[in-house]
Amino acid sequence: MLKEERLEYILHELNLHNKVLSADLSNNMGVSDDTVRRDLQELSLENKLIKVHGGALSKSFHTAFDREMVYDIENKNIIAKKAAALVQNGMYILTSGGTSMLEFAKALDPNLNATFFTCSLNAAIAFAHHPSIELVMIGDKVAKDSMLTTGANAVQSIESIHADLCILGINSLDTQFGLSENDWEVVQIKKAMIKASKKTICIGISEKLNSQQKIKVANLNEIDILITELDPNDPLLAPYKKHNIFIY
Amino acid sequence: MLKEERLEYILHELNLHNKVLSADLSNNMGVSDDTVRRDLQELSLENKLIKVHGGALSKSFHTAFDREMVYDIENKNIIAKKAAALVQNGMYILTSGGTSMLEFAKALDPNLNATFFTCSLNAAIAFAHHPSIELVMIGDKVAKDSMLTTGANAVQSIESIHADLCILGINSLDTQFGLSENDWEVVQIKKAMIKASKKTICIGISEKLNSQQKIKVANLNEIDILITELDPNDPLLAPYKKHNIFIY
DNA sequence: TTCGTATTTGCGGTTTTTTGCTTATATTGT
DNA sequence: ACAATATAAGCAAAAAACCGCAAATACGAA
Repeated sequence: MLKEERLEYILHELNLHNKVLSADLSNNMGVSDDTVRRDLQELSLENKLIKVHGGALSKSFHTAFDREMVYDIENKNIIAKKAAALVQNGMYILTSGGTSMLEFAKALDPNLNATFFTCSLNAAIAFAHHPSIELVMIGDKVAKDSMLTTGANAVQSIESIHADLCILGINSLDTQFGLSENDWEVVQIKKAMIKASKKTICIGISEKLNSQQKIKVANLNEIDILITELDPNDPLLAPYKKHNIFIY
Repeated sequence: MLKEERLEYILHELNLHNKVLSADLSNNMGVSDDTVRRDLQELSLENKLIKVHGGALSKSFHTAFDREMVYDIENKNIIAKKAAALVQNGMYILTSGGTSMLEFAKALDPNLNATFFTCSLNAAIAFAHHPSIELVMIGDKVAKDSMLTTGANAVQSIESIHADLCILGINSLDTQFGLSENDWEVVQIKKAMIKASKKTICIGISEKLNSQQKIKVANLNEIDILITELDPNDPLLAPYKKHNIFIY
């Protein structure tokens, strides 16, 4: 195997799996680990990957998003892990966007086999890094501020799906008003997603609780599960429990 | 064995196996290593293959995994500016993905009013940063390695558009084979885009010229304009000019 | 044909690249 | 802290590339 071939192979593996182990590489390519290490070093100097102890990581995966500061990232991480635990093999899942969703994508079990649908460009890119899930991007006009595809076409596409789960990032949740948003188009999308799914999960940091925005997306009784960074027994969540929402 | 015969043989082997070893060549052709090396050097200068330590790699193989160098960015910038100059207000434009396309998005006139359609998640995000253009994301299953939405739904969506322009990043372009790709799904998308547009523009660095991949996207006569980083009068581009492609 | 010129080819010697090995050092998980 | 594993640096051998030169070959014109 020629050197350039090896370099291509490494990058290819990296694109596919987002990480490579030096040991695997030296086995699969039939060269010593010294050679592999030197290959990785070279690619690392060219900024093509991130070298770590034991192998290398895909660059895009790490620099694309988590470099930009995510507000309250620790809490969003807690939420993401909780939500990821609810996803099971074979599920069809509709998701919205938002930074919580990006963390959620990273928190998914690498061996998960499920099909995700999303309207969010950012979420799509995050999901696309997962090695085994299926990903469907719902198309339509892109709303630039939210980076979401919105419009009649998107709504129609969503209506044609029967999903097991719908995971929504929340902007505002309130015991009276339910789930609300400020953007008409986004509301249409989320409404459609809820309607198309058996269960609806809302995820978001507790800061967004007990606040309202201009347009209603759904009543509380349309929401099945609520995930925040808080302990399920936190008093802040009690009112939602009373509305038959499962707190996780 | 005549020199021309050798060159032919080398390219033939390269098409078959995507790589050749200098040692094999000198054995099989019964000439010295030096001669083989000089042959490879010549073909390399003509952009027909990529010379590496120990032999050579076929161009398509190399571009398949899109390993790009730093200096390519400057060239892509030149290309992007040329392409951006061709876009006019009010146009409807279909675009593929690729790094050239990302530069193109950045190079657009900030005051431009046009409507862009794309299947590429990365391109979509790049276009979304533009202040005034309309952007439509074409939905379907996401092919993870290319970050492109592909499938019947996407093709159908494209077919319902009558665009003014179709701007495609090239992977391989050849005077004989025309435009070619290695991924079946991507080919379907590009074909649909060409069909749906009045004019087709191909953009890409000159490195991708004179190389072939497994599946044909379009004949040369379906391409209207070719943009590379080279001067339009560069001899490398002359063969394409002869096929009635406008070089910009 | 024959000569002169230009190109092509092979060879010897030298330099560079690549690779695996060894040893010393660093990192990781328990 | 310790054992296991990964990394880094130096070294040597092998392979490949490079350079200059001379012989061989091709080609065109007299």
